[in-house]
Amino acid sequence: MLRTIQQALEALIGQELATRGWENLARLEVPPHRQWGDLAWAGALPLAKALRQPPRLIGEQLAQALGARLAQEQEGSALAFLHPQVRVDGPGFLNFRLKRGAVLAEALRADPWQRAPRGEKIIVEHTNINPNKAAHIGHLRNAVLGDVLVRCLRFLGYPVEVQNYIDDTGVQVADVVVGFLFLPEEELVQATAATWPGLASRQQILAELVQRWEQGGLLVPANPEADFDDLCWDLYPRVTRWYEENPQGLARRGQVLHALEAGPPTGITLRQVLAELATGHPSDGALACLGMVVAEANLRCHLHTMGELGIAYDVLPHESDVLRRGLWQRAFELLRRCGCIHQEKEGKNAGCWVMPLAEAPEFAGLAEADKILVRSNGTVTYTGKDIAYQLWKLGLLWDEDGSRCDFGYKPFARWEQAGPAAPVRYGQGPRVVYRTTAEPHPYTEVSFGGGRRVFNVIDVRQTYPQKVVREAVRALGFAEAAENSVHFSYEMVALTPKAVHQLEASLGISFGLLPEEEEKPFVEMSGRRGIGVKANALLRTLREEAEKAIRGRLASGQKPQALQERAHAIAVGALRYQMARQGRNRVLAFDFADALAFEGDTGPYLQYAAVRTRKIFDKLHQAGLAGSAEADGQAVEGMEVPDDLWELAFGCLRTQEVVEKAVASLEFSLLTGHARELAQAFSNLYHRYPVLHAESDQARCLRRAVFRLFSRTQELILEELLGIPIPEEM
RNA sequence: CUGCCUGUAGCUCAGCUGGAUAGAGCAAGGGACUUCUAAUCCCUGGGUCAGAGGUUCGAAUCCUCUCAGGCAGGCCA
Repeated sequence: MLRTIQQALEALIGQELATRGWENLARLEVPPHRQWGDLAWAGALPLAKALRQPPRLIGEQLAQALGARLAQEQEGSALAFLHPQVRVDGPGFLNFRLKRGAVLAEALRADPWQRAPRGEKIIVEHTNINPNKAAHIGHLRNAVLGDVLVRCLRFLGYPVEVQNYIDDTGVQVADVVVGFLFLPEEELVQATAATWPGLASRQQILAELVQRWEQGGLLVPANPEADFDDLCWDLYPRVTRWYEENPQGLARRGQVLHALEAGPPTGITLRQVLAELATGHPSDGALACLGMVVAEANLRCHLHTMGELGIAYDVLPHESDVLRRGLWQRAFELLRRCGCIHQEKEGKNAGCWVMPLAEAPEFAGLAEADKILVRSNGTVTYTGKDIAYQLWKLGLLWDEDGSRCDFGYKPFARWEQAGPAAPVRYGQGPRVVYRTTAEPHPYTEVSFGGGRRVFNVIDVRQTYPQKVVREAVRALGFAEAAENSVHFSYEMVALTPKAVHQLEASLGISFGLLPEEEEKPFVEMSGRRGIGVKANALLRTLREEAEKAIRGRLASGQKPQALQERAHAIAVGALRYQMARQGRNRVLAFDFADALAFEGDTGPYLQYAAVRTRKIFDKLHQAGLAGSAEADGQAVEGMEVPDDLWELAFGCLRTQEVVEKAVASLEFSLLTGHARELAQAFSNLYHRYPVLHAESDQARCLRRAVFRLFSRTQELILEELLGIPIPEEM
């Protein structure tokens, strides 16, 4: 509603400017201090020079005219919410005031947000974790930013499709396969000891793997303590170290990689594979099958981890299917026919298919102006496959016969979510996450891809390949689609050296930081070195700390109610807020003390304010004083609303504007900052203005009205937009 | 070498398309629980917005240069 009023006033100012023949500078802003007013126009200042008049004089002429127009407004029009008195302040600002009681009444009568559907489908791709080890806090930043974007876009009315791309044929998965099959047995046994203790040989470990897979034990939810990703986390660094000491091992990687690209043969069972693996000379089919198991098991662990944070997906496009469904082949044809790529005949790139970039202005000054899409051995680079995937996302891949070039699909898992910020539970429920398949589309009821706009949530280090993808779309003649391909880039999560040492102490190992790394403010996480804070481990620690805090607040002898749920909500709140509150272009130097803080500028602070608001209404209800939104609105209509209460109410009404700005700039620190300001304003009022024990019915009614609006707003921002659950109690 | 990002209080960070007196939290000191939960609130101190020019009625915000730090420029992703 605030937006409607603002637009109406801008139109009115525009008319007044036009009748005078003055430049149309009708944009309104919000004054920094509420006592000055609610909406402000600064246009008199730039006009002053052109008109050769003092800005205050210009302001006063307009103020008088506008005041007269506003005084004539009929009840019910947007402009009728504005006071006819228009003030000129400072050097020439025009300050407008809202009729506070009337605005508050209107906000309570109806949902103050405009939730009308708008726009065409938007695709958001996020998470994209290599399915070869556990998720770490860097992946959390990606997933939380992507998820908050999705939530904000949906609030604004856009249809959104969430994709989590799975690189199931890459080097990283291959390395874990190598770890299981070719790493010296002693190393493998050591790597698995922490997660699956008591296994003494490769044969036993592989047998355990197969048994767990067949029982669904590698999967969520049969085993809620899904731990296969933890095992891989320990195994993967040992493989990279083994390569360093045994370069001939890299041949194994190549072999597995080749097998992964070819894919597993149909009809092969893991039992048969196990028998073959035992021989020590597995076929490519067996390698591919094991790779598939590794990727899927890790993926299920990742879905579970993100599900704990309330993050879900619509579809899981697999890189293998980009090749096997012919998406890449189609994209390659398009690129070749357009002359966007060519095969090098000589030089260091001889035999490769390359895309020249020297012509594109974005790539000015590059030493290497060509990007290789097909290697000399005929395999496709990640960027090549990403181009095909991007074209599909934009709905630009068509077969010769004019039909869409598309993946096949099948259901991957069912899921449910009890509330907007509740954990996502897999295994049953009404919702389905699909995965792509190599077979043609057997599920005609689902349709994915073909978005009008596409957001790729990927860290800043991948800016260059993202630009290449975008340039390929442009070079194919899809200039508008290229404009609508947005790289949502964010800086990495790193660890302070102190945090690394704390990890070392808790794990009883040494990462061997170099002296120059010790001097740096932060150290990059590295899956290859095993340096990183695992998402699950952090969440567990947060839950434990939250439990301690809850227990510490209880009177002696009192038993905590729903301890697990409350601790989980607080842990998720702390984690999601920390990820969302920081500007995306800033390295997040992870520190345990910061991450575990529950006071001050944290998620739990916001949750606490929300819990207190709910408690007020609980108590009012018990006392028979709860009233209703409608009745409060009516009563408040003609009341004077003091500055402090109005500040909170007005702030609540600005939420939609804040969400739009956050989405436009992809800066969710704007939204977290807004939420914190509201919570601070509320907390202050909470101490000064009792509701249940108010001095008069009138005072109670006014406070109740403002707090009701705050409560609704806070639930929207926390649960629906930021995905932060509000616990029953704290 | 080239390009991008970052530099704001002792520390960690906000500051929206230029707008009125640059804000939080932590840390330090003081105060408020027989009251709708003290994970809270109030008060105090703390700033060369990296530096220098420029544009503008007005600059932390835009432009140029300098300094410092980070990332990228793979037949890895």
